[in-house]
Amino acid sequence: MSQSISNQESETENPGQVSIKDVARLADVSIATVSRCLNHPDRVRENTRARVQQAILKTGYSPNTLAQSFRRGKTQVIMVVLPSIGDPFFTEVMKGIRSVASSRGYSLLISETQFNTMTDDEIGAMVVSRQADGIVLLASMSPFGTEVLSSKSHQALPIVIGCENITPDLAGFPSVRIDNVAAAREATDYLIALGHRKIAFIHGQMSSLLTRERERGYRASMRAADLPIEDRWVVEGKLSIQGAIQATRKLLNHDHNPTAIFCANDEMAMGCIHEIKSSGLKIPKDISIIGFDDIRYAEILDPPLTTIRQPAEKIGERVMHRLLLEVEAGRSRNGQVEIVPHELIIRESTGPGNV
Amino acid sequence: MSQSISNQESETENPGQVSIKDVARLADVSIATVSRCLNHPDRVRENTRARVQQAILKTGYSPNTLAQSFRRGKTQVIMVVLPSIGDPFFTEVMKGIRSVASSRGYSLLISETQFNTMTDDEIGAMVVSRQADGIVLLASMSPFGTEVLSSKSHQALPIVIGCENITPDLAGFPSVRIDNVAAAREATDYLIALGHRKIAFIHGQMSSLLTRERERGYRASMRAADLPIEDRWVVEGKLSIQGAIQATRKLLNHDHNPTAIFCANDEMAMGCIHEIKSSGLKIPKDISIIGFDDIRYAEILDPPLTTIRQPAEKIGERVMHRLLLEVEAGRSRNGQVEIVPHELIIRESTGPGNV
DNA sequence: AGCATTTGTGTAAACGTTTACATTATACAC
DNA sequence: GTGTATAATGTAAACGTTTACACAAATGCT
Repeated sequence: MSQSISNQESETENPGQVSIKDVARLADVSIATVSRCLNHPDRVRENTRARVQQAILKTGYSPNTLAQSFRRGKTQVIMVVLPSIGDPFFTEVMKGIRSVASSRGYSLLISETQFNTMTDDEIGAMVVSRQADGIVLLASMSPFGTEVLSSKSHQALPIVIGCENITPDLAGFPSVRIDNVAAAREATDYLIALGHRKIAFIHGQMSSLLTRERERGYRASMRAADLPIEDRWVVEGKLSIQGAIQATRKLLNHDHNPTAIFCANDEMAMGCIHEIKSSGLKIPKDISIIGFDDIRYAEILDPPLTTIRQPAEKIGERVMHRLLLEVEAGRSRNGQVEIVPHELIIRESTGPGNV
Repeated sequence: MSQSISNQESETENPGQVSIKDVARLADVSIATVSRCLNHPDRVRENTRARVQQAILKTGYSPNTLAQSFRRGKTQVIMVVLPSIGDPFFTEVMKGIRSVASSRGYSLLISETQFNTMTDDEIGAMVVSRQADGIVLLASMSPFGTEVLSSKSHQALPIVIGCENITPDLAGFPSVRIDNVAAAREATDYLIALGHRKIAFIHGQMSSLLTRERERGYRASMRAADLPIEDRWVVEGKLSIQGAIQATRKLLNHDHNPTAIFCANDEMAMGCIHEIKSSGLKIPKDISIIGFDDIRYAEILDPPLTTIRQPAEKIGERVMHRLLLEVEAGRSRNGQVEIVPHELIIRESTGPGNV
């Protein structure tokens, strides 16, 4: 009992991290056995396991994740690249991503592109240096970014794309999204069915393929109904409330105004509604507004917003699910595009066109 | 020139990651020199450095971050714990955090508590396993969580607390926030100055010390003005739009209604405004609303929301700044509380009380 | 009892870095 | 030239794991 003199390991004394060695010494086994207790408990005898358990408790040992990651070559971290966590839509997608991730023991490293391509470098670094086991890409990327992603020179990290339409250079990557063209078309069709003929389209940054797809849907719908599109009806603003306000202002400052506006997402619709109301027009009496995404604010806007609902959380879940399939099962990348259903939610921001 | 036969390392052949060894071989130097080229370029001769540079390019080498983290015992990752990234206020704080973090080469690992304490485990695991170099805590925690955080048994990770008031058990940790009591008091004072006497307070989860502080400010203001507070005027709802709607409904369902409502944050104010308007009352004519945070939607609400502005982004910057001070300079934790200024933003959701 | 399995444990190498220390090359003085 | 200080490089150990392999012990068979 009266053990050694100076060098007792006893309790919480030493500041240096307690390692597997300390446990091994205390339990009087080899470090291999301790490791096995943790990773393959079935391969070690009941008896020993208990002793090791004791030692672990007594020493307060917990594995050094850094060493584990290093050794195993896996980090249990998934990187998520998105335009902005501020957007309520992405928040919702993140919810799905997070729930799957954390149920499977993964942490999330989040990188915002802030609608520009500045983080390409960051992403490149990530891919190359494998700080993450996989990447969820919710943003469109610059050509450079996509190049480094798909580069074969580094053993490729698994990537799954969510929400965004994939650019030609990213073809081959699995993805999960709605059919943006069809959805936008449905939205526009609805406005037309209400009797509107002069329909504008407000969208954000052109860099995003996604909004371009929505524009395509809009144009397709108009063409199908034989309705003309004036150039000034399609207006680009910064993808923010302020951007939408300015875009709307441009739209209203003329005679021959549109009687309906299709906003490429709900956040822009919020700015749009605000600007229209402060210009004295009534919604939907004078002008109808339709949005896209169905964020949580959509239904409490005044008036409540008619919009296209994306199953945001479900998209997040599916994306993560498929990513983990590649990460864990090493499943070879099957570039299948998974289309999830959208839904037109009719509220009160749209009304009959006064024809 | 016609070099060796079979075992040439030449280009992109092998799938296994190219390591410092490959570079060393190609440049005909030791691995130590390669490492030095990367970390202390000044300590290696111009000439050699160039040769190594070449080799790095040729091999496409990039350091294995996992190995580096392991060896250096640092991850260049900061963990951020917050209630919900969905809240526009935290989004703004994150902006500040992120800008400082990325300018200093840190990535962010985000953990949401979702207003409950479920992630305590996660945090504990993090602390213990040092997957991050430091923690930014923007959420209140359960007693268990705080215990593991401040536990001395593991060498403590640097922690800085933002926004939240600190619980007694977290005393001693540095923090950055506004003075919630004073701010809430200022908001209430303003309503009183407008002539309101029946003022309600809607808040979220009681678990958060922060909202309790705001309630204190509210009560202090009322007391100072000798105004009674009816029990049913202080109502708790889930910290969400729906929660606020229900809370408001409770508030309105009686005679003897309050003429003003102070909402503990803007998100709840949004629900509150919505419910009041759909009940047919006019804002601010029949009832005044004041919020807290000044999120980006506040000014485009209908009516634009009077609220207390927190310098969210700045808080984020300061928090991160101070955290990195501890992380990098190993500065001992100085538990100083840094109070940043708030500001009453008067818009149109508040008007004279009809006394 | 002997042999063949099966089960449990230990030994030691490996992962890719960084770095203290030893060694060698270079510069500068005389 | 020799000697000394300085600069550049190499050698090898270390970080904390996991795991292939070797070995020992226990079990099951005849």
